[in-house]
Amino acid sequence: MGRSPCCDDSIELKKGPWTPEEDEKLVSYIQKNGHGSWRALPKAAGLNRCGKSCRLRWTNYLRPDIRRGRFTEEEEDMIIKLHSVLGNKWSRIAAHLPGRTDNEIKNYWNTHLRKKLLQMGIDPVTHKPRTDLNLLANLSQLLSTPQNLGALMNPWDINNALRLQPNVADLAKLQVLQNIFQILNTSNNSPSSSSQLSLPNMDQNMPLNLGLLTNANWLGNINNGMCSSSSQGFPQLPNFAAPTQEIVNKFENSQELYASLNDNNNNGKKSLSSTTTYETLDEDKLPSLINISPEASTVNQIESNTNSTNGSSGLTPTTGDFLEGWEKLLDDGNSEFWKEFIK
DNA sequence: AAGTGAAGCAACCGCCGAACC
DNA sequence: GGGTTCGGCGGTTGCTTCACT
Repeated sequence: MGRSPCCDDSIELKKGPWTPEEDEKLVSYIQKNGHGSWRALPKAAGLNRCGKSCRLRWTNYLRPDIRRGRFTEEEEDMIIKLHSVLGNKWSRIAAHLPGRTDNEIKNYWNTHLRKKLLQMGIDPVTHKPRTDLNLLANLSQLLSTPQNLGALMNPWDINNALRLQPNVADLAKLQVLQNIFQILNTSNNSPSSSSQLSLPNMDQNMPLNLGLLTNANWLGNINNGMCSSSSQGFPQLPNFAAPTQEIVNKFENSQELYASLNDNNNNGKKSLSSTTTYETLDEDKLPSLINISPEASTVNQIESNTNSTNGSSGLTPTTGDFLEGWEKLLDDGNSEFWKEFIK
């Protein structure tokens, strides 16, 4: 002996969109009597609907505490963070967002946030940088313009930094590329090979664009022509001019700046990496990508750092000679190299 | 202006654990 | 203890609107 069925199949119940009249009946009934048993509600309220349908309509659209309208950036951040921890547990995520329903959050995730993360090069399921072929294809587009590469390579130029902000995910793409180089290097040759294409090892806690700068060997290798040929068949990279004193100074300043950024992060600044899920990223050697969130703190911190010092500390960003080598690289038509590499 | 495909979203479907008899 | 239903959840569908050609 169990309970009687929720909805009597012998009676044809209405489906589809709710009319204003139906909404009014449902609201007025619940306001007077409470919803009680959802199974019994439709009949009592004079609705030719399944109890399940009534419950859904009430909880998702008619409840007085429902909050409609666009999601704020704070809400977006919260959803992304919670999703990284909870996965598709929409009801649990909704519990942290007063007035928002699981259905609304689920829809918003599927139509907006998922795409947003994908565009950022982040897998919306794992919340880690993507490594699929589509991503690599996009990378060729990223690297096809000198401006993009210049922005990636010169974090000191505040104009570049601001322009870069919407493309933070591109950093993820470049790091994927860097990881590929690492894999190729470690699987193909010994460390002593002088013909090896040497790319910098990334400090795990260091934002990628800083990481690129902190490996003086890489600059040295480029300067020494080590990247111009390879016994493993790596494509040619052009030679660069020797690093100037200005570049060396910028490199040294970068370490100071990085230290200050670390201090800020350690003081509980807002960051996606604060979730427990991201704590495991240490093992993946890709933590810094998540650190640089779209709303992001890193660029803002660079900006505030710059403003506060007003250039007196030597951190004032400039569009200096540092870019010239890279821009020359691409201006000379060498962007084709990157396209070929991706192929 | 009409046709077409993409995007957005409300609602339904089916499953599962808890509750009930 | 076992069969059945309820309530809730996540996945999916299909209608509507929007954007583009």
